Amino acid sequence: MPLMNYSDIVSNLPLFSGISEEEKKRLLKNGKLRHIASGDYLFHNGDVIHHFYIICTGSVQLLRETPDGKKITTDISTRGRTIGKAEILNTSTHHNVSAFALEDVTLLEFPAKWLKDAASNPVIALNILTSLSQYSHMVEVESEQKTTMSVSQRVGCFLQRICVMHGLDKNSFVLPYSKSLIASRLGMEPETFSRALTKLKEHGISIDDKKIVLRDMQAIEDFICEHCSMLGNCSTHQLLTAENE
Amino acid sequence: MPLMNYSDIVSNLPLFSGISEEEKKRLLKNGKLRHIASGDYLFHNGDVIHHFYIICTGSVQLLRETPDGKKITTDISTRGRTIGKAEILNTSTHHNVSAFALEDVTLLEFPAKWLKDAASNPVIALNILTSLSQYSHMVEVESEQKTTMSVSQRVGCFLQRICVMHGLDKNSFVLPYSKSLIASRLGMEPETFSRALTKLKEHGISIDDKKIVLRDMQAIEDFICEHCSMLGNCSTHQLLTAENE
DNA sequence: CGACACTTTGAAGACGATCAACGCCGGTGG
DNA sequence: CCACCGGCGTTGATCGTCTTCAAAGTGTCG
Repeated sequence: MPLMNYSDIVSNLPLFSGISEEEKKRLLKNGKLRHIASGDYLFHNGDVIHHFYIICTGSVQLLRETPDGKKITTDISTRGRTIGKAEILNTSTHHNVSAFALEDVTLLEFPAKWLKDAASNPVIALNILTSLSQYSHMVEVESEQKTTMSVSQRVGCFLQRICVMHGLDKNSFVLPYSKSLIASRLGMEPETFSRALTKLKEHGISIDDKKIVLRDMQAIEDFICEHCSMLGNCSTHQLLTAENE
Repeated sequence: MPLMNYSDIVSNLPLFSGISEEEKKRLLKNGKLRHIASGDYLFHNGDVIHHFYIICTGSVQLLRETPDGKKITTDISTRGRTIGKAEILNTSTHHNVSAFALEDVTLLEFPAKWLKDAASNPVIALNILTSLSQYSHMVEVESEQKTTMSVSQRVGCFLQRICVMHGLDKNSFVLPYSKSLIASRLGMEPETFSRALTKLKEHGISIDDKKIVLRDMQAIEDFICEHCSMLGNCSTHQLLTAENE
């Protein structure tokens, strides 16, 4: 993944794809650049919603906490992705997740109402609709996988997606997050995740610490898609939709 | 729930809320009224997407099938809801679910591209964004519940939502769908659903065949929200968002 | 009446969570 | 430099929950 400077990032935001440079500039005038240190929260579940964010660098964990203190990772957002879109359009007044900086993060911050204004531009509205419906579909599929697939299958599926979404080399890449975080993101315990990785070694995936090799794609497909309801096969499908982002 | 005739239904569609009668008429000119007999499919997973639909009467089951023939219910859509929105905005060319008529169904059918045109009206775009982000949030919460809550808790939660979303009386209402269907919608086996209902009798819910009484709301809350990560409490939260629809 | 779908109940089995222990590493402080 | 600590990851053993399989009851419809 090539490093990008600020202007590269801004001019490649999916949110602004297809709109003129002037319009982009006009919209960006309302944005402020902000930095969040690794380990800090951008906002907490329950806070009043003031802003809409676009991530320029770093990754942000979206999470909720249960009354007994267990952290549920809803999503991990990275460069180019937005934060708060759904909550604002929802007409929620309060955040329903917390946002936590996994690394040092820089982001563009806009007043919440800016988003609805921006959505009155039909091109931007379509951009938002596209990304929202893609996200929605992803959540739907993952939810379905929780009931149809084994933990190992879901982990295998997720590894493939990480590989494609982050533009990594399937012949050798390093997990971009800690194993505990990935486990949490997939809704399972770290122990379970660890055991799942072990099992995947018998199905075309090599694992050495954080280094992954998707060695035998056919074997992986065969293992993962045993119960998959997406026609063709689920991981390829998800890879494709991921590439459309 | 009062019976409504066709023009009542059309003039109360959430999709068209806030737009003028003339505009509504103009948009509806491209729609055709269609009937689907109970037990027929509107379309199948994998079919090319031709249309966008708005349900006028009846309910439609959205589902996928796994290679071993098991049916996964993605959603159950009823009057006023749309079908195919996300898939079209996704820029998918093929349906990724099947749509099955649970009863005799009447719906408005529009060419798929009509939706993107309609979305160029900022008011309609916002309406779609709102409903899509609400749906997305619901799926997210349910997905989280699959990992944090027991089957009985999820069933209790769902019963409350059925009650509110269908405008039923919590002191006595009848399940609007078969138990097997609800089980499938919740991603569990009919046997498990049946046992969950039995367990709920100890927690403020009375069940007699298909007749439900939400007898002791406080006991229900206490039981369901033990591990809920939505501040306040999850079912109330969901009730409120449901009422905003 | 018989076929069939739906539901319930029981018993067995599989799977993931939980609890506990240990190894490993990076950082801190003596 | 070494000792200590805390976070992370792995492994083993046990437990609880949901699925699966089997059987039987109920209802509807031909």
